[in-house]
Amino acid sequence: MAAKRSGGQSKQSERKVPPPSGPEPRSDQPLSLQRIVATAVELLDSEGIDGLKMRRLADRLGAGAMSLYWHVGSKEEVFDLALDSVLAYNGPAPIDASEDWRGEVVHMLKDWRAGMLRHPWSAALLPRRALGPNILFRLELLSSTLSRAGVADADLNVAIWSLWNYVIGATTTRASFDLSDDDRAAAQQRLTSLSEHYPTIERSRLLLDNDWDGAFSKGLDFLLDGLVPKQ
Amino acid sequence: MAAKRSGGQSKQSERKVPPPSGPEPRSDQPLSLQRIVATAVELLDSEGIDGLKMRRLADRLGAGAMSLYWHVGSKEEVFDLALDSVLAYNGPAPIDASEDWRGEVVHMLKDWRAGMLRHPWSAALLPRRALGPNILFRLELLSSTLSRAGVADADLNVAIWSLWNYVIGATTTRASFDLSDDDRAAAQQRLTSLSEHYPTIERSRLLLDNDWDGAFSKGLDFLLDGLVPKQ
DNA sequence: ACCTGAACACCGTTCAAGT
DNA sequence: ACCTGAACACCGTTCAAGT
Repeated sequence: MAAKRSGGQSKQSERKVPPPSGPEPRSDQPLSLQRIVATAVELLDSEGIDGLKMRRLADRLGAGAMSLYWHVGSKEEVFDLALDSVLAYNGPAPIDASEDWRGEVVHMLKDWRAGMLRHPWSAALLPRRALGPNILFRLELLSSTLSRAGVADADLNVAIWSLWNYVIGATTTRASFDLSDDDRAAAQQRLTSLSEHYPTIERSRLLLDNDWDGAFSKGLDFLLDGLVPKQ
Repeated sequence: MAAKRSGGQSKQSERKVPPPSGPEPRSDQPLSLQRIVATAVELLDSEGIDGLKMRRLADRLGAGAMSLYWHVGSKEEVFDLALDSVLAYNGPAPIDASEDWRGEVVHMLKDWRAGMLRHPWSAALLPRRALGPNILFRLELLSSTLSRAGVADADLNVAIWSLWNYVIGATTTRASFDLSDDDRAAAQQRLTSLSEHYPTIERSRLLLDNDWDGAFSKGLDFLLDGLVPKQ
């Protein structure tokens, strides 16, 4: 009878975003795309990608189960909209005059990764869907900054894809390791017990080092070293 | 009775497995984990990740719908086993004496990527699951090769993760672009129509260049340049 | 030991119908 | 224009039961 797993929300919902400035979310508020998407993000944050069910989403909105289908074509569309809404870039656009292109690139990529880690379901979704305007804006910003840094047009494509790949790979991996503490502990234990077969992995402490942020930064530095050699 | 969408198999099933000939499942061969996993891979290859249903899998095996549950605990376990079975490394182990560490690394990573692209559902699955023995073996091989190349133990962790991230990101992205020609064409059209807002992306031909293999190689070269600077 | 059908508790979505 | 409940066609899994 009581809510099944309503306790799970405590982690991330510290945010006090009551949509832009509107009144409090009440159950008799009319439905709208905005409210649907915002609530979908909340639900995804607290219940994970498999936790988004149309019926549950409608429930949270205080609406009848099928009301959503007037505003939205399908569940897939909800995913697309939720994903895009989470990728908005609010940081400062790089200044054309700035000489610190590298600092700007690092900042943009860290911000991108941090945003996705705040919504751990988003990273795995991103490479599977058409690119929305928010992520395209981020790619455009990245491209123009790299271009100013001296990357030739002919290399720009490869440079962008390399950074994209690195960020997507790092973030999906990190997010999934984050999901289940139990699974992770079990995996580590299992690995340690097998580690005689994997001596080099053991030596490098591959799965034992928890400094994900540091590893991301260092790897990114190496990649940028390769993409735009220091001279 | 008749197969629903058996036409979808034409792409990848060049393999000469005799079973898939008649609409009605063949023999009264006994069920086994091996057969279940092999058939699951077939099904995933032809129908995609959402196409794997326990009932359909049992059907293809000529078994009653619920028989699988004696061999397997859950659908999740089928995913884990199918994924691991696809990641086996058959290539030559690197020779300790070889000086061409870089060629070996490139070969191992290309082989890894190619294997996953042969089973387009696998890349997205990999970062979400515990690491199985086959992928651990690949990581161990990679680690020891990099170690011989002169990467310090303190940097090995970052180096492996960077390469992991790059391969995972590149492969999930490429595999998803491969899935639906229609979606892709639509996305490109949409992008072109919006391209006035994204001049640098347009200039770099970011989404128009189809040379995925070349882009993967070049980006990997840049990354390796950064990880192990030429001297 | 191995396999099975019936049954349960779901889900996304269609549809005719309400206001 | 906006919302709704009933209903359909699924799906993973449990279970008591068969051989």
